[in-house]
Amino acid sequence: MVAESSALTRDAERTRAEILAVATREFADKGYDGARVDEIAAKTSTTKRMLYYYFGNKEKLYIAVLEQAYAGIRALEQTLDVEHLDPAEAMRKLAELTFDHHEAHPDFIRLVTIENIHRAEHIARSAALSGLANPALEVLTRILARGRADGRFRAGIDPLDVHMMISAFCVFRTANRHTWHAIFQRDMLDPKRRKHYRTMLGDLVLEYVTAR
Amino acid sequence: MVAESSALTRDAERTRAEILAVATREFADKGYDGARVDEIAAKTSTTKRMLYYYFGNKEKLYIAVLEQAYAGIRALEQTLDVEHLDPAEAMRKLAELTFDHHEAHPDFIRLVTIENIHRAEHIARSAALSGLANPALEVLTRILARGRADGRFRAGIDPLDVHMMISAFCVFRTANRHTWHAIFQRDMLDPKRRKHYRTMLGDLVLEYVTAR
Amino acid sequence: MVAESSALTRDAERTRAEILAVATREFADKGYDGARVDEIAAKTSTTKRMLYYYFGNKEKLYIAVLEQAYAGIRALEQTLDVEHLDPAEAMRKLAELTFDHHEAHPDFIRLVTIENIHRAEHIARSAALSGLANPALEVLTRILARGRADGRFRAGIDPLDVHMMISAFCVFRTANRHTWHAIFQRDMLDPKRRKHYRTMLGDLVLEYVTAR
Amino acid sequence: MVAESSALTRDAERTRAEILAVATREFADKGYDGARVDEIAAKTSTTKRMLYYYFGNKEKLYIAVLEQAYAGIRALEQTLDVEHLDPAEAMRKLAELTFDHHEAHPDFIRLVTIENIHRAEHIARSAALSGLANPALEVLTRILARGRADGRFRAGIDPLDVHMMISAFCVFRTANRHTWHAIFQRDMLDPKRRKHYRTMLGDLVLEYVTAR
DNA sequence: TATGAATGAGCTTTCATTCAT
DNA sequence: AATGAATGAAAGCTCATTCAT
Repeated sequence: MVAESSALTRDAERTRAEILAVATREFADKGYDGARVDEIAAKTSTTKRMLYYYFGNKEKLYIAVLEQAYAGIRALEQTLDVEHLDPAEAMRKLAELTFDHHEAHPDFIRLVTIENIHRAEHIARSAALSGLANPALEVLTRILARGRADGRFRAGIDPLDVHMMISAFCVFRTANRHTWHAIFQRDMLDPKRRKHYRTMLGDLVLEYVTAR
Repeated sequence: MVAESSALTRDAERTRAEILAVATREFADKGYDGARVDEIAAKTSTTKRMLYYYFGNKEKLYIAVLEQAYAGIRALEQTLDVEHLDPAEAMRKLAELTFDHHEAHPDFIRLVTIENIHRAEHIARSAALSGLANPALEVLTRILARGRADGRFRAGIDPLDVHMMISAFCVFRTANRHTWHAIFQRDMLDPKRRKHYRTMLGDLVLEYVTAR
Repeated sequence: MVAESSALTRDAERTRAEILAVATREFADKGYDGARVDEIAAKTSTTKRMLYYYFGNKEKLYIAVLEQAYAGIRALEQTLDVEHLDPAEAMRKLAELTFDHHEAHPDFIRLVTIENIHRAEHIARSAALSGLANPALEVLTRILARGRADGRFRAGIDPLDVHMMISAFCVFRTANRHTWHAIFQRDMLDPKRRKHYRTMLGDLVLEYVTAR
Repeated sequence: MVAESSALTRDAERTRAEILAVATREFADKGYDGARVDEIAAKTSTTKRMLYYYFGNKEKLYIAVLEQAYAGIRALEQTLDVEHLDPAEAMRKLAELTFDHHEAHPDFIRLVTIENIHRAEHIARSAALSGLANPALEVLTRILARGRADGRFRAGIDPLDVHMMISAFCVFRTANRHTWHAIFQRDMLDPKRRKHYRTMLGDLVLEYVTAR
């Protein structure tokens, strides 16, 4: 009984998870308005009805997608381990790992971009999303403190400014890839340029925080 | 007859321009899929039928919006005048003016963001948009050359990398404003922080191009 | 041009009127929730889309039906002509004509019944319906005044009470016909009983208003 | 075992009764088509599945509601005790008690009204409902006989006509309350008018049955 | 050049019901 | 006796577009 019951439960969770995975792809691919409930359902092994059964409506499904996407990124950021490095090395490493994360999760960047087009109204509606802790920022804050303590970094640096600078660089490369390519005929995600951009970001960050 | 005809023509142009202006606002506001042909028409002094008469369909209207938006920004960039300054001053000035342009045209940034969500497929379909000259980049290229010539700037700097860095910073501040605020409770467009960010951008750029 | 334009106009009105007629039948037949937009459309010579084009949504269509139904009844009541009769004859005549009106318009009674099940919320939402003049009540008021003036009728009779009594009798006969028949095996609308009920109503009314 | 079984049975009956009570409220409130199986279940302490387990489907549940509602009213009518009064007093008393019953059970009147909108098709489908004895009518029949015997009442009065007249008056006051209020701004159920209407009904009935 | 009326296709959502245990 | 998960069918509604003049 228990086994069967948990089998049922597991199936329900599996169904839910499958819908969420497909929806993530669709919303990231087409945007909130462009995504079709019918198409999400069709790419699922269940029916459209199940989607409403589990998530209520299109918007709630989208919010669930956002929540899971942010949770995934936060979990990834939890694994950042640069405390054993000296501040400068740690700072470069953090920038590079952030760079890697962004490159590895273009769908997440698309979802964030889409959510910005909607003025973050769905995040505002989600208890799970507003005011979420940010591991990367916390790590960064500690590195800056260490660098300031040993005199290598400047005083008065706002961790959030550094985080913004890193994010801007990483996000732009992915988020604006297509217009950039259309206009400058350069693919910012070309693997051949990857190392160059990664180093460039580290350089920028270190130049910004280093004391002169 | 001629007078009346040209009057008609002028009216026609006025109607066209009005539709384009309204459509720009709507597409920037709601995205391509979120914008409604009915609503664009309703906010116009003409009818929906005219919209089809002048632009053919929703997509062509959207492309016309994009074309006009890019043309406007290019025209603005044409007015950049920093050739009389020394390279470092010119570089900072260029960064700051670009910063100002972005801040002054949030709708343009939204349109570009939206177009990226659509993988720039509409730009690709527009002869007027693919391979457009980029005044800002040309100015930047000349400044780098002057700076390199007098030994103040490093060798081997790719103008497009500098342009990307500036764009990333400026675009991110506007494009990701809403999620940033939802998560960090900080408004990147807060007028009180404007000067700080503007200076920060100039610093970053100069540090990057300056020879050590 | 004018002729053609008015032909168009007339067609539009004809379409609107047809939808309204079919909708009246369906709503009266099945109730608000039981009626189906698809079915109303199917019984029309146009499509479902037109129904939304002209009326906006199901509820607005239903309100339009109610408005037209009440307007029709009011128009009918306008034709009441009993002023030339002496008060007692006029009173009986009014009761009988009201009786006839109700019998002739069972759909109207059904619509009113349905609207009462919905607590008259749609009437409340209609500017055209709240606070509508009531010809029958006005006629009744004048008859009572005449009868009181010549001493035949009692003093202190509230016209609205008499109207209520008449309405209750006439409405009940139609509105509760089916449960009455199921329980008492008597059809209150049986033509053979028609004259009996009609006279009974006149008697009741006259007994109520006559001075003793 | 037996104890548990009967406990279970008692629980089962309690569950059944609870569902029925909730369903009565929902059907009376929203009508047959407007009521939602999901909502009835949600307002219950059990699940939707139980509702199907006990009643089969929505229609059978609705019929069970009707049956219980009529049974309750019949039981109430069984308590009518006017045989000890003289015919005229008994007649007025019967009218007044009927008036009170209707006022005390608006949900029953709503259910009857709803059932009439459905042309009593569900009553027809219920063995328990078609051809049910009617205590009030039986009492009324006996009063009329007594009144006729002592010469106070007219000959040839059909008991069912008197019952209809009483019912019409009482039902209308509740059933048509909302449209009446919307159109005449008068609440027929206003407690301040209660006594007036109650007396008016008694007067009407007595005037109708009394010999001249 | 201009336009009010019309529309097919497809959208999101809801409903009563049943399956599998 | 009891139940959580699942569902087919159909509901109300919206969309970009075109017809007819």
